Amino acid sequence: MARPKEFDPERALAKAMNLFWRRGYENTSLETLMKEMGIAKQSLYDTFGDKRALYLKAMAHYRDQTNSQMQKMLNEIPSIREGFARLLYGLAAETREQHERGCLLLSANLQRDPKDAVVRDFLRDNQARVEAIFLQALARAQKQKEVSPKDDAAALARFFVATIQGMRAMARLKSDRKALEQIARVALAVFNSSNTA
Amino acid sequence: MARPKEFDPERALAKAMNLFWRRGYENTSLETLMKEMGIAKQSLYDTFGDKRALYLKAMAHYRDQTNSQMQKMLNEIPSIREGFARLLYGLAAETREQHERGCLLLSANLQRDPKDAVVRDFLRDNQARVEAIFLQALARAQKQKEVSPKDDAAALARFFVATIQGMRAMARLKSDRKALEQIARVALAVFNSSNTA
DNA sequence: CTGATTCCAGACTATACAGTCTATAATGAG
DNA sequence: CTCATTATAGACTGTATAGTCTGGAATCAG
Repeated sequence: MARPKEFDPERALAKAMNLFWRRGYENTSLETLMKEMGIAKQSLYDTFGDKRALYLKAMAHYRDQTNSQMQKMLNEIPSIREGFARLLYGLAAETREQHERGCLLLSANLQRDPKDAVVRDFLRDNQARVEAIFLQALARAQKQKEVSPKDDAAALARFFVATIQGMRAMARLKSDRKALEQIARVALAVFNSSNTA
Repeated sequence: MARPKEFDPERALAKAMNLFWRRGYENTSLETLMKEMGIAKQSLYDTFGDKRALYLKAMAHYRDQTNSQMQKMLNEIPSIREGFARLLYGLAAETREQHERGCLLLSANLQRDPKDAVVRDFLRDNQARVEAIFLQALARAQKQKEVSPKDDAAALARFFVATIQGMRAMARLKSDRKALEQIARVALAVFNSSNTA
């Protein structure tokens, strides 16, 4: 047929994702993308479409990566409380650079034009996915008596989604590990007592 | 001497603040600002400096407004638990438009260039102020036996800062009042039990 | 009236950037 | 070899927008 692609689209997409992650959509120019991805403008447009399409692909890549990782960890770990502790304390222990880039999808939510229905719907769908992962884990926690059957597992799942986003926002501003661990400790106390009051 | 100012700088600043609040910094053009503030470009530059200076003034205005309001409420309300309940359930009950614009300073944190030290320092300072307001309230809660003296009031203060930001991020995406109230309920459970485990 | 100041309208400049187009070289199947 | 395809480099276009500058009108003290 013809000349085959010479670069790896997966690797190039990962590079683009990392740029958007660190600098956001607006602040990442095509020039920077080309340089970091190691391909020319033409190849970029032929392979990924325009800048926005590349951004959406990067978001999907990020989502799949992080969610499957969380899913796996929560499936394998015996104690669900331990699983959430790992998530929260792990976040607190990240480096300054990691805190600074934060979460690509949280940034996307706060950087997006409110009228942008495509990004909004993508993010809503992702939030539902994360809640489902947490809900599944917390249901198991109830079976294992780590969480009271009186507690609302869906409410707890949402609570952790909110807590993680709040911690991410704080960490982006200042990497105060002790402060973040304090928050984690308070949040994890939901495993200690019934919260139906 | 001369012709006096014909517009009210305070009102104009409030208009600008509302624009930045709804649309963010990048997405608010000078043209929009001029139209909404009801003044011409020259007056805008003479009175507020450039766009960035206006943005910083708008952030300060927002901070003073919201913090003094929270401070006042927490000072006047007898039960601190009731005070935080009002903050959290009040947030949950906001309109879609209010949820969509969210919190100006949370948006500023996630929209900012990580290298922008001026905005970063402003936001760090504000977070410290909010934590101080919450800490003061929670210390009173301990005196009033609403919170166990064993609990770390500073940790709880930070926890609420994170929780509110997490709820704000979620509300921006989707105005699901019941979901937000579930989160509020879980978070307020810190008033029920000791969290030193 | 005069002069200093504030206002508005709009022209103008400079810049950054996304996206398209052109020319040209490399690759590999048939 | 030929030809379709993929690649690169870079010119070019169009657009949006921040910020400056000019001209002229309104206000008010003295």
